[in-house]
Amino acid sequence: MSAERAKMEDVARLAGVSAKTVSRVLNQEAYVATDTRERVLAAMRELSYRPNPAAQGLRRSTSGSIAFVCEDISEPFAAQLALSVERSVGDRYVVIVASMLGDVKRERETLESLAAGHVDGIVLSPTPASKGYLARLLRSTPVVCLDRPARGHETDVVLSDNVGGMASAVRHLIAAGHDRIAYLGDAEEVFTQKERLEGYRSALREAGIELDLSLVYQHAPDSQRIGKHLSWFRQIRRPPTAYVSGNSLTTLAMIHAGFDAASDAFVAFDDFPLADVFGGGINVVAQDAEALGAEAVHTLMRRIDNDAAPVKATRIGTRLLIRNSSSLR
Amino acid sequence: MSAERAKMEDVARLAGVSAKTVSRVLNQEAYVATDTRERVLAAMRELSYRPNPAAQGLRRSTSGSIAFVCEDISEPFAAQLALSVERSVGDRYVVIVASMLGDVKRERETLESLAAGHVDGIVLSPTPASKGYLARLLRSTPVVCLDRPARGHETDVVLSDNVGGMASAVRHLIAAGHDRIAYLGDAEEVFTQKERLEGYRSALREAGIELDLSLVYQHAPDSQRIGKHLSWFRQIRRPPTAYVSGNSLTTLAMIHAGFDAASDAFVAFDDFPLADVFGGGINVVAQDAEALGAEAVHTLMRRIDNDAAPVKATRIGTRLLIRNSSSLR
DNA sequence: GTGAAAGCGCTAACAA
DNA sequence: TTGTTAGCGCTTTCAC
Repeated sequence: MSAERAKMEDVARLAGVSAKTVSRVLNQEAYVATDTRERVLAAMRELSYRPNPAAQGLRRSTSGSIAFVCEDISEPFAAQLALSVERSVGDRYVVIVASMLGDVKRERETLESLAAGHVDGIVLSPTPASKGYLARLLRSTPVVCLDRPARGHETDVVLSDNVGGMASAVRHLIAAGHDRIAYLGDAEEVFTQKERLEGYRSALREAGIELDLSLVYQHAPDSQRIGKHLSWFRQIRRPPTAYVSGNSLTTLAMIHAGFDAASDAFVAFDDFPLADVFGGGINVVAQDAEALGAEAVHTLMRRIDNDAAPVKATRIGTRLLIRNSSSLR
Repeated sequence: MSAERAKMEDVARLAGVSAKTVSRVLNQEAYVATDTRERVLAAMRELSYRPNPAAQGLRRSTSGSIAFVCEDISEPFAAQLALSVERSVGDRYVVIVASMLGDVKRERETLESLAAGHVDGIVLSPTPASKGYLARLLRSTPVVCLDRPARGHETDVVLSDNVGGMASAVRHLIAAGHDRIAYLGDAEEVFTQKERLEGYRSALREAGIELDLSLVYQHAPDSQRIGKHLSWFRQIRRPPTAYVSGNSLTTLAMIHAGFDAASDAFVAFDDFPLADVFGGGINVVAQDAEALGAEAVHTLMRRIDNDAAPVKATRIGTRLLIRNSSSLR
């Protein structure tokens, strides 16, 4: 295995030049005579030469790879972000994917090992746990946070317009005549949920509808619990006539709890497979994973190039996709 | 950025030993006095020393990373495999993820660059396009194929028991009294589809039901086309009373085409989110992504350790999850 | 325009 | 049990 690869010296010998000249051609440096370049290129092809990344990395002290670090790559949205990051880097970098899976120790260990030399930069969807050790990490490696910021740390961030997205959902329901709109979200301390709840509040406010906290439910998704709450909603004095959810896990929990997307006015935050047909079509606020990933990569490149650039926060717009559920009352 | 990292020599100096001794401790070699080891370990901690992977890689000519290469990491099943691969390698390797996205040139380029030194081995879900250049790749890098083999190449493979899985689905429908069972699958040339169709045929055969080719539909998923075919099914002389699908893309296309999983007896190959509630619950043949990924990693490690080991093929069992749809007729 | 020499941080081979 | 020497394959001086 691992057949004898040609090295730079082999190419040099075949082309009748020195190793340095081969290096120049490889790195597209100026000051190489055209015919010399041609000969070198030919020799490279002839030997199917490939530079050794470890040697380049050692010498240049860059790795040619970046990491995409998320909670769990098997979550659809994380996977979409990963794909977008991958496409966006093109062939400039290799992308290392790491899932933290809620294991703080593993998370820290992984990130530190990555930062120690495996990667030139990190696109990170931080977990609450990231907080502790991030400070040190940030000093040694460019990091851009994606989808949510790392609390207490000044990093470049690329986020969805959570407030605006949720506000547009609520506005849509209000326009359809609803004024009792329930908000079901993930745990209160989750960054995106704070913003989305804020979007909910602001849309109500701007329509002159008073916020009724009894219509706000915020807990880590659990279909049993959410089911109970849904039943409770139905028997309060003035039950909600419409619902919004704060993220796809909450939406799934609602559906599993028997929430009837066909006969309730509903807008879910986050699109998901089958949302377009389920219950006749579920309205969603769709995040633009493609744009999020691309912008994250762009921001990371900028940070890698210029350590001292001012910290940048970017918001990516969402789209309200009206399918069906909110036309009903 | 990239703060002055401590190197081995710094650790050595602080511990009052030579670099080689530090190296010994780092690599857990024998023949290091216990107290020497302690001192070295202390020095490492003190300087928060991390070995430089590029230097290690250059010297050992291994990279400490493997690649997971698939068509599209944003496909749920691919993402699950990726996660499983990631977990299974633990901290022995870093996992590089590459999506080919149907771009043959990119695929080849990526794989060759990976093989050139970025990775010690590759877990590959080959596309039909892989065929051409794989031969060369295989000579330079350990490769194990996952989910489907690379046609015409002798590599280790880890596959689901497609035949058995589909057969169990069909047997279930037969036991429920059906003898007109339609098979809707992806394009005929797709490896998994061949095997699943074979499972369909063998279950019919063993029940003494004659194969009716007019009940077999095989095309790249397209909900329009599949919808037309579904309508056609309903008006033939003896319409099917039950349906099986060959993969999740086909299932989704069927659902998008308006297939009514609630009132038709149906078993889908591949589980998917909401399959448990959609149309009252869809029966599925679930693949074991966790086991597939773990076995692939295991097989790859074996291959990395022993280039000359005989080629191995492993089958991972599927599970038939009965939820509801097939109890109806 | 091109080349020679040095060295990136680590480990293999050999001494001691 | 520990240290010395060399060199992995490339790029960075700096000389020509």
